[in-house]
Amino acid sequence: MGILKRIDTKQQPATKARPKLSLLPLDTILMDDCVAAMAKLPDRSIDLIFADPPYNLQLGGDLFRPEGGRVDAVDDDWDKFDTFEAYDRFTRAWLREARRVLKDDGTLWVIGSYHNIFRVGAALQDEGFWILNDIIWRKANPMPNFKGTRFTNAHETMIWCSKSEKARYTFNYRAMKGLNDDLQMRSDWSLPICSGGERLKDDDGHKAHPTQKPEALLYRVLLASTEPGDIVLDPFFGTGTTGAVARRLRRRWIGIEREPKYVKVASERIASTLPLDESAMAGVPEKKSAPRVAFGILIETGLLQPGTILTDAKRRWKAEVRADGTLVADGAAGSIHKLGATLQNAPSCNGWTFWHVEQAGKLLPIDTLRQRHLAATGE
Amino acid sequence: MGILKRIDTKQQPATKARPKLSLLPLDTILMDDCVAAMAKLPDRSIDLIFADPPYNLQLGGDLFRPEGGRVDAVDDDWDKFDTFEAYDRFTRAWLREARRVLKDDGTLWVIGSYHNIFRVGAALQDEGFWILNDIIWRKANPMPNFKGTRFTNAHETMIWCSKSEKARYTFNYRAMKGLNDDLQMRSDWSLPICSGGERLKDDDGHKAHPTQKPEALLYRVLLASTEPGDIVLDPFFGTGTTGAVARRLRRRWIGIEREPKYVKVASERIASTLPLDESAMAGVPEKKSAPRVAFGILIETGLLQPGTILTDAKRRWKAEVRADGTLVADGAAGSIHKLGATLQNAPSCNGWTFWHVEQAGKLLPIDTLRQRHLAATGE
DNA sequence: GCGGAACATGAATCCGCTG
DNA sequence: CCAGCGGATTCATGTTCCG
Repeated sequence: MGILKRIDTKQQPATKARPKLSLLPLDTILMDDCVAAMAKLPDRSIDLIFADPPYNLQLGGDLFRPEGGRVDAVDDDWDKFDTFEAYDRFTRAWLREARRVLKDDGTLWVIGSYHNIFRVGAALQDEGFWILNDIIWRKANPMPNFKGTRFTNAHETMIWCSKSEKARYTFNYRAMKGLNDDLQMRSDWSLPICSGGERLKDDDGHKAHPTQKPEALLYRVLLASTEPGDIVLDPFFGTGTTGAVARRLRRRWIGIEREPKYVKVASERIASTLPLDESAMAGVPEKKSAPRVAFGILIETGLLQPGTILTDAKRRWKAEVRADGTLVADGAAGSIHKLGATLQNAPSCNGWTFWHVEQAGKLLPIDTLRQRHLAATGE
Repeated sequence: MGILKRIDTKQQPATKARPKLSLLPLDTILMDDCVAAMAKLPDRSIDLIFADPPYNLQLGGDLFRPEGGRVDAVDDDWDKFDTFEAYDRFTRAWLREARRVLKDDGTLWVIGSYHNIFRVGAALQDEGFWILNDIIWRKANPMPNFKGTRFTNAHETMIWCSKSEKARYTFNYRAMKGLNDDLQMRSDWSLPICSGGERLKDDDGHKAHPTQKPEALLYRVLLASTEPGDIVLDPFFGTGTTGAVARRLRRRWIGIEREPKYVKVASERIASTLPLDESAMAGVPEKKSAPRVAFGILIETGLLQPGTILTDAKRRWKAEVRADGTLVADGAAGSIHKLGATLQNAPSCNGWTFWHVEQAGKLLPIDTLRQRHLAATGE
């Protein structure tokens, strides 16, 4: 069978929690096809698998931004499959090996988009995995839909599953609650995409990998579903985000990656990542900002009816609410902010405080309705 | 085959937008199995389908049992496999009928949770549907996970798809943007669950249906992907949320529901729902429906003189207007769009917003002149 | 050095009609 | 079916550059 190529990175001190197999190529990148590499690992030896497989995006020609720039799309060969059937075969092959090497109480995470995640989800159910949650990564700053043809594709989906319904998997409930201001962690996570200094660049200054995931995502995944010292396998290692976060959180890791250039980037990255101090392992609190409420919600939820007349505080202007959440007055129309600015001939306007609605004989700023919505939904 | 039982509710005034078939049982609930009822509808007759199929996979309801179920006791794995297979058969059966009755440019929405949505998504791709978006309904106030064993299941997933990649589906981009404070509507929608007065109760005061969807959800779905007068089919009608919102937004609807008690609740509910006033229905016009104005008209009508010099906003390029409505600059010539693209070395250019004319010492985009022309001709 | 404008960019199934 | 062409279309961040 030949010897696996290994890239060794600095060994980290293990925090003991579960018995480990000494045969595993720990804290190492295996440069190989993921199915072939997994086939060489022993049965039931891995605590957690995080998989970021190709999405099979099926993109067409070039896409241009309104200002003329060209979108740098994922056009790599590794994302191309001839048919759904071919993609399904690939998926089942790596899922089977993943299932074999996973401990009976271990869990598997897979991330994907609508292009592939439904196929992956159905396949893993067919292979006997038991879905625990589907988690939505809500991107704080996604790429817009430049042509206005669909809803902005602003999220990705992760599936978290165990090997069976009865498995006693790891879920660090308290740690998750602590990360979320002492509220239960929900199935939707709002996190920024990977950019700025975290985004790895190659020698030319271009992004080293087209789909690098943010460390914050892996941080939450590993903190939720592993203990220190657990063994984490990533069969589509890429730039090694999983390995870097595992090392930082004092988990052991194994990465599998076929492309030599990604292996190089990942091993350098992980070597320069330091494990957290034991004292800091308690977790880092995250700041939470108030959710933005669009005016349209008030109409959709019935707090305000289409056709209602709004006025400013001194009743100098009035406007009618339409079904799509815009206002119309004297032929002018627009959002609550834009119309307020237009009527006052001002550069901008806070529509929430400018516009009022008459209720019980009194003029209420529509911001009051927003507060009511927030209160009703407990946010 | 017998005659379909129909429950007629009050007819709503139709706002004409697309040609309709008089044979369809419009604004009616068909009390029948959804596949059997759809089988009686003509091909390509429906503009939009909203489907909220059952997903009680592990409850082993009769619905999903394969014909002539096993006699021998089976172990859990086999039973689960059978259940998934049976669920897939059921899914493909209703998806095929849905596909047949849908117009070629119509679209389908399906809502589900992690129990069933991956199977449904894979099945609809297999049947040839083309996914446009997956939409996350982020529940503002979900039920907590009482045992603390998983993440709070705080969302449901909707898949929006067309019949083919090339279909010219309806997407009211402007209306969606209007609902969202003039920002593109994203694929994650934060809306409260259906509760309080909206939640229908039976005579005992218990909730009439276990999975009643909020009207706000359907409001956004219908506003996004249908026009007034369009025909909306809901093959799993339940308490008729789809019908109630369709009536309110002046869409036509057909509901299919097997359970007599739900049919009763839904028909009463819809009868007491009133359509919105026409004036509130007039939303932001979609730009693409505005009449086209050729640049040459501005010259013919005297709004612009041949020989006038146009520049871009930063005065980097200039061009001269010729009598035939073309521009010329540095030997290059062409339409306002083509010349703009040529000069910038860009793949395309909107000449209306790129070119400016100096009037009263200020640079005005020539689009302003087009607006002036449209206003003068009363369009 | 600082503030603001300008520029760059992210897993994207991204136009529609006419001839 | 394809080519041509009119003209519609972007949000949140982070970095660079200029005054």
